Amino acid sequence: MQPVTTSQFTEFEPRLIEEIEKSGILKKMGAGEELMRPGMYVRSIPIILSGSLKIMRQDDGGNETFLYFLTKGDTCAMSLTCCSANRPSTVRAVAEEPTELIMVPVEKLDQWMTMYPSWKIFVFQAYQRRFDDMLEAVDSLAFRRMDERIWRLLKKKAALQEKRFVYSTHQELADELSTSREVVTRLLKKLEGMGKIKTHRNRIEIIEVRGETVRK
DNA sequence: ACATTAAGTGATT
DNA sequence: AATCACTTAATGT
Repeated sequence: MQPVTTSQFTEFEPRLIEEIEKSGILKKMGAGEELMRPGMYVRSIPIILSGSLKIMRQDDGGNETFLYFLTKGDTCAMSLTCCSANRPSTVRAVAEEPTELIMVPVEKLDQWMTMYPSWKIFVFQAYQRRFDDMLEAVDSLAFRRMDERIWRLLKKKAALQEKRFVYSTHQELADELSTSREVVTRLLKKLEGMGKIKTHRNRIEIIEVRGETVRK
Protein backbone atom coordinates (compact mmCIF):
# COMPACT_ATOMS: atom_id res chain seq x y z
CA MET A 1 0.00 0.00 0.00
CA GLN A 2 1.02 3.56 -0.70
CA PRO A 3 2.81 5.88 1.70
CA VAL A 4 -0.32 8.01 1.56
CA THR A 5 -1.54 6.16 4.61
CA THR A 6 1.43 6.89 6.80
CA SER A 7 1.39 10.62 6.30
CA GLN A 8 -2.23 10.97 7.37
CA PHE A 9 -2.17 9.21 10.69
CA THR A 10 0.81 10.38 12.63
CA GLU A 11 -0.97 9.68 15.88
CA PHE A 12 -0.94 5.95 15.20
CA GLU A 13 1.92 3.74 16.29
CA PRO A 14 4.20 2.80 13.41
CA ARG A 15 3.32 -0.85 13.90
CA LEU A 16 -0.38 -0.08 13.65
CA ILE A 17 0.18 1.91 10.50
CA GLU A 18 2.00 -1.08 9.07
CA GLU A 19 -0.94 -3.30 9.93
CA ILE A 20 -3.42 -0.91 8.37
CA GLU A 21 -1.37 -0.79 5.22
CA LYS A 22 -1.09 -4.55 5.16
CA SER A 23 -4.71 -5.53 5.77
CA GLY A 24 -6.54 -2.48 4.46
CA ILE A 25 -7.81 -2.14 0.93
CA LEU A 26 -7.53 1.21 -0.78
CA LYS A 27 -10.77 2.30 -2.39
CA LYS A 28 -11.32 5.26 -4.66
CA MET A 29 -14.79 6.63 -5.14
CA GLY A 30 -16.17 9.07 -7.66
CA ALA A 31 -18.50 11.90 -6.69
CA GLY A 32 -21.99 10.61 -6.03
CA GLU A 33 -20.88 7.01 -5.70
CA GLU A 34 -22.57 5.07 -2.94
CA LEU A 35 -20.56 3.30 -0.28
CA MET A 36 -23.34 2.11 1.94
CA ARG A 37 -27.11 1.91 1.93
CA PRO A 38 -29.66 1.08 4.61
CA GLY A 39 -30.05 -2.63 5.14
CA MET A 40 -26.58 -3.38 3.91
CA TYR A 41 -24.29 -5.52 6.04
CA VAL A 42 -20.75 -4.26 6.22
CA ARG A 43 -17.73 -6.36 6.91
CA SER A 44 -15.11 -3.68 6.78
CA ILE A 45 -14.87 -0.19 8.15
CA PRO A 46 -13.72 2.79 6.14
CA ILE A 47 -11.08 5.33 7.09
CA ILE A 48 -11.25 8.41 4.93
CA LEU A 49 -7.96 9.57 3.42
CA SER A 50 -9.20 12.39 1.24
CA GLY A 51 -12.46 13.84 0.01
CA SER A 52 -15.66 13.43 1.98
CA LEU A 53 -18.64 11.18 2.53
CA LYS A 54 -22.16 12.45 3.02
CA ILE A 55 -24.18 10.51 5.57
CA MET A 56 -27.93 10.52 5.07
CA ARG A 57 -30.88 9.14 6.95
CA GLN A 58 -33.80 7.67 5.02
CA ASP A 59 -37.41 7.40 6.07
CA ASP A 60 -39.68 4.55 5.05
CA GLY A 61 -40.87 6.45 2.01
CA GLY A 62 -37.38 7.06 0.74
CA ASN A 63 -37.15 10.71 1.75
CA GLU A 64 -33.63 11.52 2.73
CA THR A 65 -32.21 13.88 5.28
CA PHE A 66 -28.65 15.00 5.56
CA LEU A 67 -26.98 14.06 8.83
CA TYR A 68 -23.29 14.93 8.59
CA PHE A 69 -20.12 14.76 6.58
CA LEU A 70 -17.12 12.52 7.14
CA THR A 71 -13.78 13.95 6.09
CA LYS A 72 -10.09 13.12 6.14
CA GLY A 73 -9.13 11.04 9.14
CA ASP A 74 -12.71 10.21 10.04
CA THR A 75 -14.23 6.82 10.24
CA CYS A 76 -17.86 5.83 10.19
CA ALA A 77 -19.27 5.27 13.67
CA MET A 78 -22.18 3.44 12.10
CA SER A 79 -19.81 0.92 10.54
CA LEU A 80 -18.11 0.35 13.87
CA THR A 81 -21.34 -0.49 15.65
CA CYS A 82 -22.85 -2.43 12.80
CA CYS A 83 -19.76 -4.46 12.23
CA SER A 84 -19.27 -5.54 15.80
CA ALA A 85 -22.97 -6.15 16.42
CA ASN A 86 -23.43 -7.74 12.99
CA ARG A 87 -26.39 -5.52 12.21
CA PRO A 88 -27.25 -3.86 8.92
CA SER A 89 -26.59 -0.21 8.28
CA THR A 90 -29.35 2.28 8.95
CA VAL A 91 -27.84 5.12 6.99
CA ARG A 92 -26.71 5.83 3.47
CA ALA A 93 -23.19 6.99 2.67
CA VAL A 94 -22.43 8.75 -0.60
CA ALA A 95 -19.19 10.31 -1.80
CA GLU A 96 -19.67 14.07 -1.88
CA GLU A 97 -16.61 14.47 -4.11
CA PRO A 98 -13.91 12.14 -5.38
CA THR A 99 -12.89 10.33 -2.24
CA GLU A 100 -10.17 7.90 -1.19
CA LEU A 101 -10.55 5.54 1.70
CA ILE A 102 -9.03 2.49 3.28
CA MET A 103 -11.32 -0.40 4.04
CA VAL A 104 -10.22 -2.31 7.12
CA PRO A 105 -11.69 -5.77 7.75
CA VAL A 106 -13.84 -6.14 10.88
CA GLU A 107 -11.72 -8.86 12.43
CA LYS A 108 -8.98 -6.36 13.10
CA LEU A 109 -11.23 -4.11 15.14
CA ASP A 110 -11.19 -5.96 18.46
CA GLN A 111 -7.66 -7.11 17.96
CA TRP A 112 -6.33 -3.60 17.54
CA MET A 113 -8.47 -2.26 20.36
CA THR A 114 -6.44 -4.29 22.83
CA MET A 115 -3.12 -4.04 21.05
CA TYR A 116 -2.88 -0.36 20.22
CA PRO A 117 -3.85 2.47 22.58
CA SER A 118 -3.93 4.91 19.68
CA TRP A 119 -6.54 2.79 17.91
CA LYS A 120 -8.73 2.79 20.97
CA ILE A 121 -8.50 6.56 21.16
CA PHE A 122 -9.24 6.82 17.47
CA VAL A 123 -12.41 4.78 17.83
CA PHE A 124 -13.61 6.70 20.88
CA GLN A 125 -12.95 10.00 19.19
CA ALA A 126 -14.89 8.82 16.17
CA TYR A 127 -17.91 8.12 18.36
CA GLN A 128 -17.61 11.40 20.18
CA ARG A 129 -17.34 13.46 17.02
CA ARG A 130 -20.28 11.76 15.42
CA PHE A 131 -22.34 12.25 18.52
CA ASP A 132 -21.66 15.97 18.32
CA ASP A 133 -22.58 15.98 14.64
CA MET A 134 -25.80 14.19 15.41
CA LEU A 135 -26.74 16.76 18.03
CA GLU A 136 -26.13 19.44 15.47
CA ALA A 137 -28.37 17.63 13.01
CA VAL A 138 -31.11 17.42 15.61
CA ASP A 139 -30.78 21.12 16.41
CA SER A 140 -31.01 21.90 12.75
CA LEU A 141 -34.17 19.87 12.26
CA ALA A 142 -35.88 20.94 15.43
CA PHE A 143 -34.93 24.54 15.98
CA ARG A 144 -33.70 26.17 12.81
CA ARG A 145 -35.73 27.77 10.11
CA MET A 146 -35.30 26.61 6.59
CA ASP A 147 -33.38 29.67 5.41
CA GLU A 148 -30.80 29.18 8.12
CA ARG A 149 -30.53 25.47 7.43
CA ILE A 150 -29.81 26.12 3.77
CA TRP A 151 -27.25 28.79 4.53
CA ARG A 152 -25.45 26.52 7.00
CA LEU A 153 -25.42 23.63 4.57
CA LEU A 154 -23.98 25.81 1.84
CA LYS A 155 -21.24 27.09 4.10
CA LYS A 156 -20.40 23.58 5.21
CA LYS A 157 -20.24 22.34 1.66
CA ALA A 158 -18.07 25.23 0.59
CA ALA A 159 -15.70 24.74 3.52
CA LEU A 160 -15.42 21.07 2.71
CA GLN A 161 -13.69 21.73 -0.56
CA GLU A 162 -12.28 25.11 0.33
CA LYS A 163 -13.98 26.59 -2.68
CA ARG A 164 -16.50 29.33 -3.12
CA PHE A 165 -18.58 27.24 -5.50
CA VAL A 166 -20.99 24.61 -4.32
CA TYR A 167 -21.87 22.21 -7.09
CA SER A 168 -25.37 21.20 -6.15
CA THR A 169 -28.71 21.70 -7.84
CA HIS A 170 -31.66 23.14 -5.98
CA GLN A 171 -33.26 19.71 -6.13
CA GLU A 172 -30.27 18.04 -4.50
CA LEU A 173 -30.23 20.58 -1.69
CA ALA A 174 -33.96 20.09 -1.26
CA ASP A 175 -33.46 16.35 -0.92
CA GLU A 176 -30.70 16.79 1.63
CA LEU A 177 -32.84 19.09 3.73
CA SER A 178 -35.98 17.11 2.97
CA THR A 179 -37.90 20.05 1.66
CA SER A 180 -39.19 20.94 -1.77
CA ARG A 181 -37.21 22.33 -4.65
CA GLU A 182 -39.36 25.46 -4.85
CA VAL A 183 -38.64 26.35 -1.25
CA VAL A 184 -34.91 26.02 -1.88
CA THR A 185 -35.15 28.19 -4.97
CA ARG A 186 -37.03 30.89 -3.11
CA LEU A 187 -34.76 30.94 -0.10
CA LEU A 188 -31.66 30.95 -2.30
CA LYS A 189 -33.18 33.90 -4.07
CA LYS A 190 -33.51 35.58 -0.71
CA LEU A 191 -29.88 34.86 0.17
CA GLU A 192 -28.89 36.21 -3.22
CA GLY A 193 -30.84 39.37 -2.49
CA MET A 194 -28.91 39.74 0.75
CA GLY A 195 -25.69 39.47 -1.21
CA LYS A 196 -24.53 36.30 0.50
CA ILE A 197 -24.56 34.11 -2.58
CA LYS A 198 -24.98 34.13 -6.32
CA THR A 199 -26.92 31.39 -8.02
CA HIS A 200 -25.95 29.79 -11.28
CA ARG A 201 -27.11 26.69 -13.04
CA ASN A 202 -25.82 23.61 -11.22
CA ARG A 203 -23.74 25.65 -8.83
CA ILE A 204 -23.98 28.28 -6.17
CA GLU A 205 -21.37 30.90 -5.51
CA ILE A 206 -20.66 31.88 -1.93
CA ILE A 207 -20.08 35.63 -1.87
CA GLU A 208 -19.88 36.54 1.76
CA VAL A 209 -19.55 34.93 5.14
CA ARG A 210 -19.92 37.09 8.24
CA GLY A 211 -19.36 40.26 6.28
CA GLU A 212 -16.20 39.00 4.69
CA THR A 213 -15.88 38.27 1.03
CA VAL A 214 -14.89 34.71 0.30
CA ARG A 215 -11.74 34.33 -1.72
CA LYS A 216 -10.57 31.53 -4.02
C1' DA B 1 -33.73 23.24 -34.18
C1' DC B 2 -35.44 20.32 -30.74
C1' DA B 3 -35.57 17.82 -26.37
C1' DT B 4 -34.25 17.66 -21.72
C1' DT B 5 -33.21 19.32 -17.31
C1' DA B 6 -32.69 23.17 -14.01
C1' DA B 7 -34.54 27.21 -12.14
C1' DG B 8 -38.14 30.90 -11.29
C1' DT B 9 -42.95 32.26 -10.01
C1' DG B 10 -47.97 32.87 -8.73
C1' DA B 11 -51.72 30.81 -6.56
C1' DT B 12 -53.54 27.80 -3.09
C1' DT B 13 -53.59 25.27 1.19
C1' DA C 1 -43.41 25.58 4.24
C1' DA C 2 -45.57 22.30 0.83
C1' DT C 3 -47.75 21.44 -3.54
C1' DC C 4 -49.41 22.41 -8.11
C1' DA C 5 -49.22 24.20 -12.39
C1' DC C 6 -46.95 26.60 -15.45
C1' DT C 7 -43.04 29.62 -17.51
C1' DT C 8 -38.41 30.66 -18.61
C1' DA C 9 -33.55 29.68 -19.05
C1' DA C 10 -29.55 26.77 -19.87
C1' DT C 11 -27.56 22.83 -21.88
C1' DG C 12 -27.05 18.63 -24.60
C1' DT C 13 -27.88 16.09 -29.15
